[in-house]
Amino acid sequence: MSVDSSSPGVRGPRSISARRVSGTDVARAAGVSQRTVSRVVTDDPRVSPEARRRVQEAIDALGYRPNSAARSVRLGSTRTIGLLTVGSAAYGPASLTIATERAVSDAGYGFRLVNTVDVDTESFENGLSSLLDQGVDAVVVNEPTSTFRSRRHGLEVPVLSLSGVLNLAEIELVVESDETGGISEAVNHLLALGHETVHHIAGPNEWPSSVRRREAWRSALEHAGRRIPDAPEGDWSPSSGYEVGRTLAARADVTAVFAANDHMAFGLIRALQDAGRSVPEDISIVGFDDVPEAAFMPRALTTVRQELTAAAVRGVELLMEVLDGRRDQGTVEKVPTHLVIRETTAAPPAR
Amino acid sequence: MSVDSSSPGVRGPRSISARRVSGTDVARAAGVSQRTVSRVVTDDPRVSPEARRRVQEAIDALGYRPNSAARSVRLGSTRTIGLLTVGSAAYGPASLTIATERAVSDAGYGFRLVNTVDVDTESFENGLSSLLDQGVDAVVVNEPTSTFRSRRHGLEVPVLSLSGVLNLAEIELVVESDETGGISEAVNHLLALGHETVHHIAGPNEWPSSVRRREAWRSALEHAGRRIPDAPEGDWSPSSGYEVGRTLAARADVTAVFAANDHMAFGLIRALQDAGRSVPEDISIVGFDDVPEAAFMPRALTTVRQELTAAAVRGVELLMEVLDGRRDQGTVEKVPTHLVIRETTAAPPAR
DNA sequence: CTGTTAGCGCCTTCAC
DNA sequence: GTGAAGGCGCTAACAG
Repeated sequence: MSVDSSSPGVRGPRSISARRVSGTDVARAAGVSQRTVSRVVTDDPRVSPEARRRVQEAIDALGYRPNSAARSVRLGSTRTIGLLTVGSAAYGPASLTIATERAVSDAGYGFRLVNTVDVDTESFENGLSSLLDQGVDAVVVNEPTSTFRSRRHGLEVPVLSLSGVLNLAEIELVVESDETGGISEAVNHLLALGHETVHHIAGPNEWPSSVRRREAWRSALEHAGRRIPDAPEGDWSPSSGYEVGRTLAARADVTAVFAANDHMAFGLIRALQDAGRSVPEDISIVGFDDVPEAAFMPRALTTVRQELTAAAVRGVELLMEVLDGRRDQGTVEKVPTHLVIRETTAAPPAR
Repeated sequence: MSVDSSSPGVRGPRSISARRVSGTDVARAAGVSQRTVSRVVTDDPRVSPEARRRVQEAIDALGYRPNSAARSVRLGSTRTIGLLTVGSAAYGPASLTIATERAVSDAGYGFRLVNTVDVDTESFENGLSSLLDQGVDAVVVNEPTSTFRSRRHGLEVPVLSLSGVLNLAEIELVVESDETGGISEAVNHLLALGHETVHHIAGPNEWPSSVRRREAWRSALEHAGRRIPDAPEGDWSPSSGYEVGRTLAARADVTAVFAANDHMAFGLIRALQDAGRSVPEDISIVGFDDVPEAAFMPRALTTVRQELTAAAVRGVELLMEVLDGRRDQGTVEKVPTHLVIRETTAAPPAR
């Protein structure tokens, strides 16, 4: 019942019916034992040059690839790391995913990805469960929820959070952007320009980074003894920035706004323009992220830059130390952020 | 030498020293054979309710997770699909990655990701090799190279390309954006407004989508019998759009430009502004992608919209049919693109 | 330096 | 409806 693999057409799932070539096949072809094939593949030095050569030839001839699942069973480790992140094509999450994958691959591990649909506890737990079912050696987590409740059975693998403390019991490593630094720079920059206070468009409440950014903004204002306005909530999209912006544009007392990300800032700026208010002459705007296009807007966006790639690289580095037993868990590190001043901030209009 | 797992602190890699709970452990706890545990886990109906209950209790109590690597060895399939894509946080690749992951997860498969560093044959082959070493059941490929040379040993798994034909011998499935449709709409729209011809900023030559977009632009102009200008090359970034734009801005004969993606269009628009030329009064601009912020620019960007999510979903659907043996390989499908007219296109200035 | 034996955890025969 | 035996492909221990 097996498909003739030398047939010219491609009928049906050849890869399922045709058994993969195994180490035993290679051994037979090379005239050695299967164990010797294994030694060659794992670069064990205790193999004669002659045997190594014959085995290598057989490997090439047969197109042999070691079965990583079988190796995983034997070794009790899949040498794979899973990332649980939020399913968003926005610049932040996308950069973090890419940087994490590269760091993981560079460390010689495989990389599994699960995107959550929503940012809530259920999505998070489902995604985590899926990753653990797939047998990852460690989990990296980004932005999945701020309302995590502790698990019954504890996690069997180390966890790295790239987005704040998760309260995942003791097994945890945290590397995150220190959003406070850049945001207080931003608020102080605006106050120094003469603004009485700074308004804020927050991200969704469920996102840890929204909460942190709002808190950083609030505390900078408080520290300066300024009035703390209500912070309307967007959903990170330019469209939500536009909607919120229409309301803000109608209020004469608004002279400076800090948006929780650049894309909402873009929507906001457009809403202000449509309402006949100029940026930065009437209203100053600061974003967050420093997306690549921020510097090339008709008014180049003043924004808080974060180094997500650095955070991911450092996080994976720490994770490797934990996996190698060279480090205890429980470390928390912060990667600084800083303000990049461009063209959307200026002194408020004279009253 | 095993770590006491009830100790309060976390010293060293607990997950490595503490053996995971196996089906045999569950069987012992439930007073049944390991085979019965396996039946419960795989939802085999031939288990008595009483046994099922006892096994389920033991599973919950012990926190048992079936070892997926062991299952893969036995079944000869990892039920995992790998995506090989270009390591870019740009909107296009990021959307495609997320959509592919979701479709793959929804189909009950695990998802592995490898980002290539460069868009060239070597990166591509390394990434592909890494994915195959990890034992994926199928490979999805996006944008890795246009200079693919055929493999010696053939691929042992089905391949889905989301970015044009790969010439991977016979084992191939293609679902791609039909960029021609939207781009000829764009060119014709500009010509109908009265522009004599349309200039083009291309993406890097190595990218299949650059080549296709340039060809679509060229052929639309040719079809209309218009002059075909040289097409300078950017790297997809706003910054490269700006650089190319500085040159274009200096040329009085340029009245309409089609940029191969929205981000280069943004850089281009800024360069034109810096040179004192207005969009769309002096020069009309069309982008490609319809990124979320395009509609919210101070001049909302006219652009060609592509449905990447739809392409990924459809591609994975076809791939599942191939994996299930319900479809032969060799299918090519196209997902249409269309022009979205906004505020950056207008009639050329009177001469 | 090399081969033999054993066993990782799972699922598929095949008995009962 | 259930269990015992066997083997997927691999690597660790142990001979030789």
